Amino acid sequence: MLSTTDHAEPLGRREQNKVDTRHAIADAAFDLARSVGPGAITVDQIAGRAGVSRRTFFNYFRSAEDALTVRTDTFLELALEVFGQMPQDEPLFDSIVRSFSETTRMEGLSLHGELFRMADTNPDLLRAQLHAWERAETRIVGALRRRLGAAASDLYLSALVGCVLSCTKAAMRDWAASTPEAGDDSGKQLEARILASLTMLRDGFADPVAIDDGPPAGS
Amino acid sequence: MLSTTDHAEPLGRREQNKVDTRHAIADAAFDLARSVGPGAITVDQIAGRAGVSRRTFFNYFRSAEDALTVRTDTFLELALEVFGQMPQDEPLFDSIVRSFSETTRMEGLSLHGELFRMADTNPDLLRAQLHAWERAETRIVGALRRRLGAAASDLYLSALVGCVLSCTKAAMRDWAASTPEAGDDSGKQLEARILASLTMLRDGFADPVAIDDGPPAGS
DNA sequence: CGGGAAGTTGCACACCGTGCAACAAAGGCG
DNA sequence: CGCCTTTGTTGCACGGTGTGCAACTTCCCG
Repeated sequence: MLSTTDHAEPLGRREQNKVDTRHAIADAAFDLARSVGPGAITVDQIAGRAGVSRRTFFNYFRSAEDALTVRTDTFLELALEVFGQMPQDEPLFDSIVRSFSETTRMEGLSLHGELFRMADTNPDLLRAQLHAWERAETRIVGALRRRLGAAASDLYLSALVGCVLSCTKAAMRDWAASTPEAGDDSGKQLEARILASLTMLRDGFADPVAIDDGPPAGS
Repeated sequence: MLSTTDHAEPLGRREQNKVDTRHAIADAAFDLARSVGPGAITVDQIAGRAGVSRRTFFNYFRSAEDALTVRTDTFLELALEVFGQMPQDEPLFDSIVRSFSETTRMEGLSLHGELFRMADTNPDLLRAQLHAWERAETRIVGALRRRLGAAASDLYLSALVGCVLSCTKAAMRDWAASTPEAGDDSGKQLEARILASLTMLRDGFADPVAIDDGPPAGS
């Protein structure tokens, strides 16, 4: 199981406090959004539950919705990190598919689905999520540029990355919509969808690819 | 030249006033954003310049940034409309490419580039723009569903549309970045970029496609 | 004309986002 | 350890945002 907290760097008191506070705020925001709905939360509530002042909240996040995108950010950050560890001589698409597949094994995946569903009913949260994907796009373009060198044009790179992320997003959307209840193997189901959408992308969308959800339930 | 105002439907006084007011607000917002920067505008300023009350502004738009996405909305709406007029038996990708190509001939295209550049320096505006593309995505998925019937899965459709829009977005970004000054043929340059990115998409990003900017200057 | 439907406006109110200055905690150093 | 610097937290104030509501105006239609 991939963990988001296994960077074994010795943090000073200062750094650690900041990480903890950030975590506390993000958790408080998510809990509140779950209980009263993402549209009804206020910064005061989040700050109160996280045990910090309203002012401190704004030292960490620009808005209540931003505190809810932490999970999305770490997911995408993790995917980028995993991508960086792929062998350079592997075909590009294989690296990409494997990066996201690995990443779907991260902890707390079902909460991501919940977040996706929340965004369906709240414009501001949706915007924050879209922005998170956009930020990731920029970072990934940079990483790809380092891998591919100057051979690839800006247009090629940003179109490619945009498409890859669009496919992943579509996979997550479809997964979130079709698995409202988190099952044991929801990770597998997401993985299958990501594989399917990225395969369609590689084939230029000539044909739809069926989703292989693994062995039927009960076998 | 495509126009956004040639729907020859006889509007009543009520409808016409609303259209005019909406237009006035959008123009006021854009003018202000140009002069003082998109981050420095207030709703009061926009409302004042448009000749309506602050309260009325919020009857039309949810935020100052939303008033700036009208151009993006009409661009995408127009593309969808054009797409609807393509022959049903034409290959899908050809229809898509032609739809956007036609749409680049719309009026006031250079202002779109300006808007893209504004979004680079203003997170809220960027979010509003991303949201506009997202809304269009939903509408286009619906239109495609009607064209393709039940044969296509949800995942196929949303991945495809997401990719097409990502490519278009990448083309506009590249175009906006590379043509800070609006030239006579900036429409041609955008068209070439859209064609290139969508061609790469059709070929599964196997190879970068060069941008054909037309005959070199001076010929 | 007259009355109902639709739209605009001012007002009040809660909430947002930020500069600022006072305060507290952490880290470095002799 | 004591002192000082650096970094982070907090309260406060202030202007801006977004919305429910009720009064008012404009439009439409019989």
